[in-house]
Amino acid sequence: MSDQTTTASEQDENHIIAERRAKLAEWRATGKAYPNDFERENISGKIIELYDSKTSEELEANPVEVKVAGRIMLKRVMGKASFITISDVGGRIQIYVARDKVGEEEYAAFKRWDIGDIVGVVGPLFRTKTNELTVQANDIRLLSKSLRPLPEKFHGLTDQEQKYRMRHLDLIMNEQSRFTFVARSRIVQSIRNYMCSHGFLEVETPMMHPIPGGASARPFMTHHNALDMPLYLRIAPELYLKKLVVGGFEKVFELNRNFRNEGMSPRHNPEFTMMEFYEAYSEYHKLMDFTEGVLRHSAREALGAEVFEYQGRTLDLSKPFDRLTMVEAIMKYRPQYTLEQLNDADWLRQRLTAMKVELKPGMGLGTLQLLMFEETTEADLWDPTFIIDYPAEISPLARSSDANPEITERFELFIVGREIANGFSELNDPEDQAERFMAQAKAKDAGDEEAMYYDADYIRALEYGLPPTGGCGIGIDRLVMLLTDSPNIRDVILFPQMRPE
RNA sequence: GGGUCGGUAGCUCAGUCGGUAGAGCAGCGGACUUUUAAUCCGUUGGUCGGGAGUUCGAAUCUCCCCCGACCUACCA
Repeated sequence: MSDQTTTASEQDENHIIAERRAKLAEWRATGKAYPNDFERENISGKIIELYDSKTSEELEANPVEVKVAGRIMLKRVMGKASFITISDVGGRIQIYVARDKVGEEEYAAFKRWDIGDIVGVVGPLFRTKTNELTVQANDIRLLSKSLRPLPEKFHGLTDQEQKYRMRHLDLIMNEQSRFTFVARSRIVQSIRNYMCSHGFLEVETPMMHPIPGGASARPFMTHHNALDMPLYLRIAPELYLKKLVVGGFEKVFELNRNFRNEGMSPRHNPEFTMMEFYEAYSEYHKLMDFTEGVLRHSAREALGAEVFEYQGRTLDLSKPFDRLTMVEAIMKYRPQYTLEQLNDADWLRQRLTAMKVELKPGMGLGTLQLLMFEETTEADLWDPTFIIDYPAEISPLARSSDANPEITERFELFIVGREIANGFSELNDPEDQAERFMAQAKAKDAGDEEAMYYDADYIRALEYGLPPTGGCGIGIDRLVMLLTDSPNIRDVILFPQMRPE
């Protein structure tokens, strides 16, 4: 009895697929399955662009024959004539298939094709009664069989998980998804162009590091068999890029993946894309100017505008971005706090403890201010805002301020409450850097898993002399989220990390 | 980790007070030569996320577990 149930359910689960496999078997029997000799010459969008202005009479007087191919998205059979809508890279176009034109045999075969199948069509353009530009099929061929049914034609694929797990299906069904990833490509292209046209050299540095460096994060670890040594997927390209500046590549950038073995969230994916750039004889104020330029340029290229909506709220990149210290930002957005309070380490400790923030002994004033900023203000920085002058103790690669060695010449850029970029005047004093690494190594020994390693190789490079340099990283995924109005980082990564099914 | 919501046919979803499973689309059979989510007639298809319990009887109630979305926290 249980055997019967199992068999029945297996059949049920696959009955649509089984039906299509049977059709595929019939197709194979003709000896013409999966041909690749159809020469597609036209794209739907281009056809519409060129001929949608032509009247029915004009198309009759000067016939335009096209060869299009694409996936059947809709099928309406009315006896001896049918309409299908096919989808290709340029959009959709309607095809009229009449038995009189394609022949009895071909038409009978066509009637058995399914939504999702890929076809090639040859024939002239005409206009239907309702004036829709349509291809009249003189010839129609099945090019590829779809064994799995597409989601329901009206509602499409709405399940978020399925959209992420089966991006191919999401792209077939959702115009919005196609748009987002085309926009992503344009944004990346525009940034690359902007950098190159400003004299930056694009480089590729290792993704496998013997010592993970350049950021404070937990790395993914792997192992090289031949060398029998551990390797880490990079958490940032920073140290390698600065070695290139030592080497005389004074303006470099790298646009590629980083990997961080940390929590996932709507704003965090374990692998994510950064554009990091370094410029000799620059410093953090110039970097902020340049970063603003990069963002405005990519917005213009992707959207044609510097002012747009994000999640129903206006975002304006056209005005100069605010530049505030953490204390200034807190006082601007949380006027109940005074300068005296925010400069009083004991008061901050008390406040933060009351807010249930975990404090470690030895935290300096700057770090306490940072925590206060994160706790009270960061999420409200909707308009683009550079927060400047980060505490040295959490910025081990940044140059200290001449006026106050406790702080560094560093900024983070926040937009819609999210960190989008992070940059600073680089620490190019090898002895200072060695001391900072020592402090990090000590923190790591004390159990801070995100503290940096002591990187002797990097110190040696600095000892050859790094010119005064500014460097910055821009989170490309988060930028794409802004420019495509996407609420979740997974919406802008083609194949986001998912728990296995 | 915490909270909220959810998991029912291939897809999108209903399912009342606990009474033994429904629609649309897709599929299959039929009608139809200008449709637009085509239409019309007929029809196949279910481990109701999993397990245990309560009950004469559970998609429905209880408990445990799994999976997901969103929020929140953590991860600068």
